[in-house]
Amino acid sequence: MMHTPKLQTDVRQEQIIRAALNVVASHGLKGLTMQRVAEQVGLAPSAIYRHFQNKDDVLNSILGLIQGRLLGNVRAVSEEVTDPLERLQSLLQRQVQLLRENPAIPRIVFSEEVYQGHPERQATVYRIIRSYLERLRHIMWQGQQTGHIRPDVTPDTLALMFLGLIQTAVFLWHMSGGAFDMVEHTERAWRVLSQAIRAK
Amino acid sequence: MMHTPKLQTDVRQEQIIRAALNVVASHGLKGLTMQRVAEQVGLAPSAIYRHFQNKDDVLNSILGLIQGRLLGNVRAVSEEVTDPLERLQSLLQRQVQLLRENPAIPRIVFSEEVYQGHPERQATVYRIIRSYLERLRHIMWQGQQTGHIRPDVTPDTLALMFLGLIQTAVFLWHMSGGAFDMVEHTERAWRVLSQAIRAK
DNA sequence: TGTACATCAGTGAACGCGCGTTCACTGATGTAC
DNA sequence: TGTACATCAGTGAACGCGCGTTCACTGATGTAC
Repeated sequence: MMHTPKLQTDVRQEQIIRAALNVVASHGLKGLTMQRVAEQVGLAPSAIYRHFQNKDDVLNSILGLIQGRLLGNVRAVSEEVTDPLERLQSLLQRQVQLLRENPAIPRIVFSEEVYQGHPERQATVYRIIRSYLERLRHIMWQGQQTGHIRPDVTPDTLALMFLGLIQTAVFLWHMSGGAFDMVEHTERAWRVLSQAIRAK
Repeated sequence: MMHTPKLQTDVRQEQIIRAALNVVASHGLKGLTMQRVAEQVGLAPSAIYRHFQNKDDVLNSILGLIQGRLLGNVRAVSEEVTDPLERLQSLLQRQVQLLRENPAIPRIVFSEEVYQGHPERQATVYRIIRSYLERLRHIMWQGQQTGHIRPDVTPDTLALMFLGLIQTAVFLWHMSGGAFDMVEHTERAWRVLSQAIRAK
């Protein structure tokens, strides 16, 4: 039988990655199987191997997509506003929205399980995180240069505290099965944090 | 063959849980297999079923142990010091040390994978987290009553921000393969946060 | 424009592996008299 | 204190399941002349 029409590899690759993200969103990383991905795309599992070498290859492509989206938000915010504190607030809102629309992202990035026995993958994710933190640090540093942010705390610490807001919000949101209000929490927490880091 | 001497169930149960924590620490949650646990205890895999119903049963017992340790630290700190901000600082130090000595704990609690298809387990972990946050809120609230902590922020937000410090530290520590300095980061971040929440 | 052929994206069946779990068994430990 | 018996914690072999992956195949699409 040949149910499914043929499509070119680049089209299928994107379909497959998106499908994989959906599967992770609904079944978790443990539930990410070639069977489920194929089902969602409407292919036989073996067809996936026409477009990816193996499951690892799929996962690596997912990581690429995630990196693009995370850093895309940073870029967008930098073009949108110039005031450092406003940038951070806008970024916080965007990231929360991004993670809410793509629950698969935190599950993968924070999973601690993506890379058991895959040091290269751990390195890849770590690199993504570090480059994200680097952008945050840069915003903090700029804010210190322009006198918007207090200069007596290292940009490192500020960047990490910012990340902490997002991480906790996402974690509780997930644990509560969606009941926890990420937006409200991050708004309140940001009020406290921004006040704390604003130059007096 | 009967290599291993017989021991009573209560002894074995504790050995098995500790072994399971070790396995998670070294191989991650995905690498937690009955085979590996049995090996570490020095038993045949089938022997574990003399002391636990199944793997789920083992995991639930682990969660009990974790809960005990997390809340134990809160209790210890409450007996140790009375000043709310000192309590929080001491608790932060203790939790960081606890998680550093038991890397299995964050891997399990923050894994998001322990409970795929196990709603009861998700509920259990969520309950642990909530009771932990409840204690934090209580400390915050007390601090507000006694005038140590600024009263214009809800204890909820403060508790969650505190959790964020720990979470980010543990996450980066794990991602970096132990290179990230949790103690230094939490000290610096605590300086910022405690200053922000201290009553003026 | 038609024909011959290569390439390419699809299929289902089959595989091997790792894992959780069961089961009939054995010999040590505990208990009743 | 000794004996008979029940219980209990251990064993290895075997199972079934789910999963990733391979492979020979097929018919559609693209290309050369």
